[in-house]
Parts: sequence; C-alpha cells; structure tokens
Amino acid sequence: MSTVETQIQVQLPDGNKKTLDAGATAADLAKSIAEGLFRKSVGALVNGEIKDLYTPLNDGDTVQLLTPDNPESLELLRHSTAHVMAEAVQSLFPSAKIAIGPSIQDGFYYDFEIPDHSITPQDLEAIEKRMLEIAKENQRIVRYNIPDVDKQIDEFQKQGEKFKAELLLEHRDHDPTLYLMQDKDGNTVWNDLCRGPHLPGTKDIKAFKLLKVSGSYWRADESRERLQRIYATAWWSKKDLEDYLKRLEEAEKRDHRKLSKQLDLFSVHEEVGPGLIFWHPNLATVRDTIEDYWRQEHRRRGYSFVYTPHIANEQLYKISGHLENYGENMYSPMDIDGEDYRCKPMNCPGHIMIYKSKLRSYRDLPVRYAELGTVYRYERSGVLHGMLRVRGFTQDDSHIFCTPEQLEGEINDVLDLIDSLMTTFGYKYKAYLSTRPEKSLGTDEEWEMATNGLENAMKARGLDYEVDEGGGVFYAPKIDIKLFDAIGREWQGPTIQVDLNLPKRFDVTYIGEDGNRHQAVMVHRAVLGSMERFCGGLIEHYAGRFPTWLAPMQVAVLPISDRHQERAKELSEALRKQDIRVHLDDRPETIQYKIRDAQMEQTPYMLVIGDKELEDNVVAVRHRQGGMVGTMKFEEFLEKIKTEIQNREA
RNA sequence: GCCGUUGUGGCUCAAUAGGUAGAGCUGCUGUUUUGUAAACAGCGGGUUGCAGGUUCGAUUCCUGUCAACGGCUCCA
Repeated sequence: MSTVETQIQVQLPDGNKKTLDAGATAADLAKSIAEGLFRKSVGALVNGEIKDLYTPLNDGDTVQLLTPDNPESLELLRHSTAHVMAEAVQSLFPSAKIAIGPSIQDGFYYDFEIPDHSITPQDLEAIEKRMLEIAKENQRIVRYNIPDVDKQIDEFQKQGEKFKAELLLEHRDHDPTLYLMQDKDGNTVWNDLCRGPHLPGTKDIKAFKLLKVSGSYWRADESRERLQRIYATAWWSKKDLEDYLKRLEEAEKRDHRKLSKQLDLFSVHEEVGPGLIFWHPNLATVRDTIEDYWRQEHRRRGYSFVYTPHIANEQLYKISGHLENYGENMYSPMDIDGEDYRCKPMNCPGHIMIYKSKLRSYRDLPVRYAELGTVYRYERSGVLHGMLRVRGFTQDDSHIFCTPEQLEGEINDVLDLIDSLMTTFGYKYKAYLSTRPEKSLGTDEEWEMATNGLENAMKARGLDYEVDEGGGVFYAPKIDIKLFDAIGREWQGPTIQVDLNLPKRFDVTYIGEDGNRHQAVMVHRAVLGSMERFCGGLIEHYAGRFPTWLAPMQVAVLPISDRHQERAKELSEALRKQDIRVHLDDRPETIQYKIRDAQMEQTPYMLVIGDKELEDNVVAVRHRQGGMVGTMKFEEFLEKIKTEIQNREA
C-alpha cells in the first residue's frame, strides 16, 4: 500500500478512467461527473459490490454509480426502508427489541421481539404512517465505525438490545459498523448495527407497503426467542409499487385453491384429515391425461413400469435407513400379526426389492423402473398448503440401476426427458448442481464419480447450470431443476440424485464382465415431482385455463333452441367417438347463458348450432379467449382440434 | 409443532353494543324456444367449525379444541 498518494484513479463502467483526490468517495466521483448524476446517485457498485454513496474509493477500483435506474439500487432502498420501519416500530412500541432486517426478493422484513404486544394489521397502518414521517424528515443515514466494540456491546446490553449485542460479539473482528439516523441538525435519533449499505438519506423512501406479520425465531432456531416479523415491500416509485401489488393480486387470482372452487377441481375434508387430497372428476381428467403422456414418454425411453405395496414391514425401512434418518416424517407403525408395518414414505426400497429379486448381469443394465408411487409422509400441520404441500401424494418416481460407465449417458437421457416434458407444459427452467455437503457418507472416489456423472451430462448437453457447493444431500449429489411459470414465479421442479447409500445398505449388485459382483449405481429421479404439487402448480401456471389437450372439457356443443338439439347431439357423439371430451348443453337456457357457463368453466371451444348452421351444414366455432372464430364445416373443426390435441399445443 | 389471523347455507358475502340469522349466485319447479359472457317467477336450503362455560337467553362474551389462511421450519 502506498502511503503518500495524493491522487487515485478509478475505472468507470464505460472503460474510462477518472482521477480523483485520495480519500474521494463515490459521491465525489458523482459530483465530478455531473451535478445531476450526484443528485440521482444513491450508492455505488465498487468492484461489483454494492456500497454506500459515501464510501471512500481506492486506487484502481472499478466504480459504477447506482441510481434508481439500476436494479441493484432496489436492495439499498429496501434495506434502508427496513431500518426506517424498525425505527418507526421502536418509536411506537418502545419495548420492541430489534433483530435483523434484510432485503429479500421484492421487499424486505424486520424481526422484532415485543414482549407485551402482538402486532396487528391496524398497527401496520400506524407504523406506515410513522415511517412516512421519518422519511419526510429526510434523516441522514450515516455509516459509523464502532471504535470500541466492548463499550458498544455494553451499550446494547443496557438498552436491552440483546440480539444486536449477540451479533456484535460475533462480528467484533469484522470491522463492525453502526448506521446512524440523523435529523437535519445532525443529532442521532436512532441507530442500528448493520454492515449496510444504505441510501444516504430517507427522502427517497416513499413507495412502500407493509404486507403481513408473521412469527419467526431468532436465528431461525425454534429453541430460541420467538420474534414477530413484518414483511414489507419498497419501490422507487408509486407506480412500481402499484405494479407490484397488482402482480400480487394476479398471483392471488391464480391461487389453485381458489380456482379449484370455481372449476371444481379438488377438495380436502376436515372429517378425513388435512393434507389428503380428493381429486374431483375435472382435475382427475387432467391428471389422467398427464399420466398417459408420462407413460408414453417413459415407455419410449426404455423404462419399465412397476407397482409396489403401500405398506411394508418396517424392517425394510430399517435397512434403507429411512427410519433412522427420515423417521420423523413417517407415520407410526401399525401392528400386523405382531410385526410393525409402516406406510411407505418413499418408493426406492420397493424398487430395490424388485431389482434384487434375481441375479443381474451387466448385460441387463441399465434397469429403469418407474412408478407413479403413492407415498405418505407426516408434514407438520402448519406447513400444509392446498395441493402443494400435502401428507399423501403420488410421485412420478423412477430408479435407474446402471454401471458407473453408463451413468453419464443415463443422466443425459433423464435430462432429455425433463426437457421434453417441461417444454410441453410451457415451463422455462434452470439447473443447479448440488455437490457434497460437509456431513456425508461415502468415499471421495464415489462422490467424484457421481458428481462427474451429473456434471458431464449437463456439459455434454450444453445445459446451463449453477453449482451449489455443498448443497447435496448426505447420501447423494443432485441436480435440481427450478421451473419458471407463466408469470415468472419459481417452482421446485425435477430432481436427479445419484444415491451413494442405498446400493450399499441393500447390497445392490450386478455381475460384471469379469464374473465378479459389482455395486450398481443407483439414480433417483422425479420429473413432475408429485402429481399433487405438479397439478397444483399447473393450475396456477395456466390460471385454470388448461390447454385443449389437458382441459377437462374440450368442447361445449350449444344448440340455440330445441329444434337444433338433434344435430347438436349428433355432433357431440361424433366428437366423443374421436375421444374428444365434449359436453352437450341441452338445457332450455338462452345461448348467452350457455356460453357464459362454458366460458366460466374455461371450455376451450364452443360450437353454437342454430338455424343458419343447420341450413349451411356448418358449425359456429367460438374460442374461450378469442371469442368468435367463424363458421366452418364440422370436419374441418374436428381436424383442427384433433391436431391441437395431438400436438399438445399450449 | 410455533406465532398471528379467521371459521355464518354448495359458493360469495351481510347481520346481531347478547333477544335463536339475511341477500345474490347455485339447485329444484314452472313459464320462456332463445344468436355469442346471466330470460322471468316461485320454492327449497343454515341447531352461525366442534365441545364446554357465563347468562333468563349466546351465532354474538369466555375457555378449550379442530380446521383453514399468512409466515417460521421443512420439503416431492
């Protein structure tokens, strides 16, 4: 480090260099470029990291000033708004102790411990009001290096800010900083232990909304203090805020539980038990169609279908290790003839039993078993959620047994299967490779073989992926695929794991070319995940408007009056014979009423039959989204819809 | 499981400062025979999640419980 430099040089995003006085901050840089830029700047990206606007720069730094036009600046705004919220909460509830308040996707939260009060929705309004006042005061947010950590810890202790004291103790060697909120006279009115970064002041904080209150734990640890968390969102402009709230509304409209009531899709019954799904005919049709497609795709790719029992002697799960590692999620044993049996929580042991039912040669491999296997898992009552989180569900499960040499090729095939299924449903996706975690079974060589198998297959396909270092499960590296739905929301999608545990526990082997026994490589994979979650997600993805090939009802035939019934009936039967799901609405209702009903049920096509159609021997085709399509020969319509279904058009 | 909120006919929602609930849609019946998102009329339908308690009286207040919802946590 040079000691007597009087000038520094920084690099700007456009590649130009700028010379500044030593000790200059990002703010100085902004000023030196343009006064307007300075006024707009709220922070800076220094060597790729978000920093305060008043961060001193060093020689050689690459600096990009952040204004509200940069998406990164939202993080600054949200984190700063979180501080304002905490300040407001403490001013309204003096007994509140602050924990942490990070920015998260689309917003932020802050955790509090308030011993004598539970925050209500009405409180949120009051807090918002106080926040607006603080923002209006344009308090300055000033970074302050803690000179004497012990003294500051004492200070926090005295104030009862035990969480801050605990954090500071932990970060004492990381140059801890406070952020001070100062009024216009420079008096500090509030402070928070925080590494930042923050906006220079609160004046730009104006478009925010507190969304909900929930419970949480200090450090996400159930054995520690219970906290109250306020979730909120913040944006640079009122318009952005409104757009975001609209998006939330849109998501709410797509809620599969809500759509289920409108479209008669599924139900859950208190008398039966939470988390247990009843599939009504409409959704059962969708599922059945998906399953047919699923079977076809698997058959074509050399999978064999198997069925395994729903209960098993718990010995099986002792061998598999599920009882030991997964026991909390399994249902209590039932006594059958003095033996303890369990509901199956996973399909793998069953598939292994089939594999092991005879001696396998390397010539038999790979063996690919697939099952739409229904499993039951205990989920804590608070986590159940519609069809997305349930206690009984059917996995589209498969286990591939192969040799180490075959692994990469098998993974490649699975990735190909995933691609065709996800593309058909219109999901975009992204792959993540999770590697060996700290606590894990198996040898380095095994992990390397398995991880390479996964990674090489992705590389071979040119599939983009991110690596989640150490994110694997204790017995397997895995590929997780995240799906992005029609409105850009993320869903957990397909998963592939190379199991390094079960083949050993069950002694899963094959006879190699050399005549010796070798341990088989075992791959678990699910593409849809579970039928429950997948279909629940699909409802939201399509907003209840299933594409024609999946739609519970594909065509509504609507005669205008009684004299058109006969022809309508004839057409419905012709459609039914072609395996098209058709509903003849022969009620004595007006055509408007029948159309409205079919629209509400999201029937893709409506065929209106009246005098004109009889006379010209045509059908009047209406589509649920485009309205009137036009009149055409029935055969023409039939061909059109058959093609659409066959191609599984979106 | 924990924190918070909620729980009224099939659905959406109203009402009661404690005096045993009301509307629209749905359903059924009748009339209407209809031209691209709701014809008209009539009739049904709820011991206000469940169990206790307070009270002359509870759906309304209290306690417990179950479930749902929003999170925590976890995950297919």
